[in-house]
Amino acid sequence: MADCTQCKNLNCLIKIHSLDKNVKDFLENKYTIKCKKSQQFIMEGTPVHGLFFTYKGKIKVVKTGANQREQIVRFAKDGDIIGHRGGFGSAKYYSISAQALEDSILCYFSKDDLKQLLLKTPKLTFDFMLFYADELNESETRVRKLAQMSVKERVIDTLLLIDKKFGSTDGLFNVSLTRKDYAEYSGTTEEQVIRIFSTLKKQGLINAKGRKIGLKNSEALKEEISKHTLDIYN
Amino acid sequence: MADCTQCKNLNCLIKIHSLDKNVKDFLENKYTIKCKKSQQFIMEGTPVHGLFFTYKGKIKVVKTGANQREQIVRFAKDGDIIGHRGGFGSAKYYSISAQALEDSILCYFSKDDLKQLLLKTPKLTFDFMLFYADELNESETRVRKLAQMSVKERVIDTLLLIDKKFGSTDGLFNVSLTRKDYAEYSGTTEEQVIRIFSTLKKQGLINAKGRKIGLKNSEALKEEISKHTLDIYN
DNA sequence: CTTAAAGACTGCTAAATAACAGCTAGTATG
DNA sequence: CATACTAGCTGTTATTTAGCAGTCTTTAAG
Repeated sequence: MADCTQCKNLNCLIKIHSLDKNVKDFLENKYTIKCKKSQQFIMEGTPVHGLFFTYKGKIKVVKTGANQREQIVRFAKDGDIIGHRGGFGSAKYYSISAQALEDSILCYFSKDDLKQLLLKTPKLTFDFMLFYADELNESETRVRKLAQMSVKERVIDTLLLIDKKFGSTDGLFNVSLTRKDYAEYSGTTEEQVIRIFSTLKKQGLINAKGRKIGLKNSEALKEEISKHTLDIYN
Repeated sequence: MADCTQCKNLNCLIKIHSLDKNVKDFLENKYTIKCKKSQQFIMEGTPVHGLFFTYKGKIKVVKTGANQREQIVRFAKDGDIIGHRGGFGSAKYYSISAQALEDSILCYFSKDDLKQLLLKTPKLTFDFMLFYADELNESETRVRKLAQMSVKERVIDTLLLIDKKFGSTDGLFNVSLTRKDYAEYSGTTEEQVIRIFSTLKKQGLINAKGRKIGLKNSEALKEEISKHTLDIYN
């Protein structure tokens, strides 16, 4: 059982407010879910029941069209919220799927409980609002990048994101993704990702042996996409 | 002076809550701004001061990279919010620009006033949160579409969006956009838009004489992009 | 250990898209 | 009225990207 009082996720909105009386009561009814690697715990199109927080683990959030081609819309790690407005609003069905990239532990809250809590805890609701506003901003930046960057630039941008989001150890990302995952985030095909990785490898800009991937010269990589990035945001 | 008691925008979050005591007091300090066609009233990268509501008019919201190529991220009409979390959060600079597509009237609220209001009006904050969560969901759908649809499909999708958002009169959109605008929303070039319009015109699917553009056979257009759309969302 | 399966990789070809250049029509301006 | 400007349009070419087929490699399972 993941206990909020022991939790180290200082970015978790629930954790931040866990001293609040309302939140304390609410946490009595908390569920914890263990999730194996590759397990899908939210399925797009199924009825909404609640919302998840990542206690520990790494998750990919995916949108699928009728064409069955998957698009990774974002990644989540410790403390991150998953399930959009699934938690409270009027949406009847989940608009995304979520799948664990490694064994993970999730905190689950039912939509009714959470809605009650939010309506009587303004500061928490305010922070939720800011969270969604930030996510919206990031998503809109992503819209611009997908529309304007070349495939190579998008792949480089993805590599930099992965490093920033999950970090690296000994020059290798702390997360294991397939070439297809990189493609599904970058909005291209597996083959293109493979080709671009191999070029970047030859240029000495990245490490890439199987799933063991990492940055070797992040400055040079940033330089390659600099015409699409403004300092203001960084 | 745009008066909330007279306002007809039933989707406006402020209007909805305008009977609340806190909101009433807050509205004492409201500003109204008139904005000419083509005028830019938010500039990306400038310091945040507050947030706008569209009282009446049509707006395009744009993101520009260092490359100076513009990407229209969304359109706004009567009742819509513009300025992201500019209203309250920690963001120092606007992350988008906003420009009037026609003469418009805007309601302006300073970030400090609005933050105070939200913190003491939980129901309003809750609705703001839902608004951002919905926008996030739409933006993520857009990410998927930009990544997976062909140029032609994206242009058709844009045409359907414009019809849905601004409506049509006598088979012509109630908004005047250039081919470049369509391109900057669809994530392609002006030339491609022109070519695709002319094909669709020949097929009898749209009307297009200069800026006078409209749908002629929306069912057939929807059919063309159906493999990317799920009924669940509509 | 053996085998199957998934992932990684490469070269080739076809298709989609962007970029360029020039042309036309309408319209605003002095 | 002449001029210049903007938007719309088209054909051609160059570039980018995707798709396919086949091989090699690693990993996982029996």
